[in-house]
Amino acid sequence: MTSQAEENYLKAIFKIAEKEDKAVQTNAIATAMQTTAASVTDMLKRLAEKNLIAYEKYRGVQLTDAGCRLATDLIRKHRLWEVFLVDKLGFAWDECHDLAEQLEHIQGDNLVQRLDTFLGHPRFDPHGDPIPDAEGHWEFRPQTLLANLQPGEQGVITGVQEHSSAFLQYLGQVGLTLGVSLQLLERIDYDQSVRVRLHDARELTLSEKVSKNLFLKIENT
Amino acid sequence: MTSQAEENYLKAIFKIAEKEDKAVQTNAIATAMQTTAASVTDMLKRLAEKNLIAYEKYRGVQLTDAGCRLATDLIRKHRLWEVFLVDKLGFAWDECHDLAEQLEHIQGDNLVQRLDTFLGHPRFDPHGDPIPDAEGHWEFRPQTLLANLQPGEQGVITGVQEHSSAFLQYLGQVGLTLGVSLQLLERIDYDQSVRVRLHDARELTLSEKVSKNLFLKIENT
DNA sequence: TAAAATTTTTAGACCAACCTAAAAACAAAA
DNA sequence: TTTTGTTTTTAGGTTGGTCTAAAAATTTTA
Repeated sequence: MTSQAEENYLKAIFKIAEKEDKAVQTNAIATAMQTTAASVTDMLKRLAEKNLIAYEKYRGVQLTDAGCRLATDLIRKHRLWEVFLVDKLGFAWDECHDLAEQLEHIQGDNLVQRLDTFLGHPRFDPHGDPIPDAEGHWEFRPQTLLANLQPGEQGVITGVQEHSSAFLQYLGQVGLTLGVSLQLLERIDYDQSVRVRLHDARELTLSEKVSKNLFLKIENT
Repeated sequence: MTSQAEENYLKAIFKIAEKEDKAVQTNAIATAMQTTAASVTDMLKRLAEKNLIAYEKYRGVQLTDAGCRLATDLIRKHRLWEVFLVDKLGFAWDECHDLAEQLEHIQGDNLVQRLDTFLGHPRFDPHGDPIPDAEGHWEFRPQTLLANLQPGEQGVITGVQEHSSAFLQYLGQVGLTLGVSLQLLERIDYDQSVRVRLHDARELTLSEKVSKNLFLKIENT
C-alpha cells in the first residue's frame, strides 16, 4: 500500500509540522531527508495522489488525517522497537535508532500489538520520547530543559532534545541517563555552563549546549 | 551492498540447490520466486557481476562461496526471527513465516548475535528446521518421515517437510506439534493412511499426505 | 539426425525513486 | 514597481527491478 520511501516522507513531514505550525515547505523536507527539492516534489505528487497529504503547488504541504495516522503509527512502531532493542537486546541508547528506522517498516497483523504487550506497554522510548498508543494518542509530559532550572532546583532526567549519537554517547559516559536525578548547583554567567550534583554526590560541570538539550522533570525537595 | 531482492534470489537458489545437487535452472528460480524467467535472467546477471553466483548462459547457476555464505546468514536470521515471533511474541507456527521474511533483511552490527543470545542460542526454529551458527554451519539431525516408520515404532515430532499454512494449522488443531511423541499402530494398505497413538493415549488417523510430511526422531521403547 | 518442444535469453517497455540543470513562481528589496 | 534573490517545479535522465513478446539455444522425440 505505502512504500518505505513514502512512509519515510510522511514521518519527516510529521516531525517538521510538529515544530512549526504551518504548511511544511519542500526545502525543509529535502533537508530533513538529505535529498533534493526536485525529488521531494516528485514524492509530494505521489503522496497527494494517495490522499496522504494536502499539497498546493508552491504553498507547501499538510498531512491529511490518513497521512497523520500513518505517521503516528510509524512513530509508535519505531519507538516500540527501540525499547525492544535497548531493554531486550541490550543495545545502547545511541545504537538503536538506525535499526528501529528499518524495523518500523515491517508490516504484519498484530505485530505491533504483540510487541507492545511483550514489552509491557511502555509509554516512553529509551530517549524519553512518548510512545503513541494504538489509537495514535500520547500524553503530554511536562518537562523542563536543564538550562531553565533555577539554582537549588532538583529534577530527574526524562529525555533529550537532541538525538545525535555523539550527545547520547557523551551523556552515557558521564552517567547521565533517563531516571537519574540531579540538582542544579550554580550557573556560570560567563558561558552559561552549569554545575550539577548527582544523586551519588558526584559533581559535574555541563556546557550550555548540554543543558539546552537535556529534559528534566522538576522535583520538589 | 546487497538489496532485498538480491538476497531473496540468493536464498531461493540456495534452497533449490539443497534439494537437487546440480546447477540451478532459471525456470526453477522463476517458479520459486513467483516471477518470470526473463526477470530471473536479469537478476542472475547482476548477481554474477557481484560474484555471488557462477553463471553460464543456458547452463544454470551455482552459488559462489560468498553467495552461499550470504544465503546461510539469511536463513540464520530468518529462523532466529521465527523463534522470536513464536517464543516471545506468541505467534502460531503458521503465522511467523511472512514476518520473518521481512525481518531477515534488517541490517545492523551485532543485531543477529544479540538476538541469538537473547533467545538462548536456539538450534532449531519453530518448524524444527536447524538454525545455522554464526559461522554458517549447522548439524545434521537424523529424522525419519512418519510414512517410513514400522508399526510398533515410536518417535517424537522433530519437524515438517511441508511448511504450508494449511498443513501447519491442521497439525496444530489435532495437537501435533514439535516434541509430541507418538507410536505408529498400523498402516492401512488401501490408502497408506496410518493410525497413531499419542502420548496422552489419544488415537488419530493420518492420511498418507500427512505422514509423508511429518518428521520424527525414532525412540527406543 | 532432423523436427518438435522446451528452456533461456534478448529486446524493448514500465514504474518508483532518485538525480542535475533549467525554468517558473514567489518573496524581498531597492 | 521593477529588480534581485530564493524557493519550487519541470524537463529529462539514470538505476533497480519488474514485465511481455520474440528470438535463440538446448533438449527431447521421432
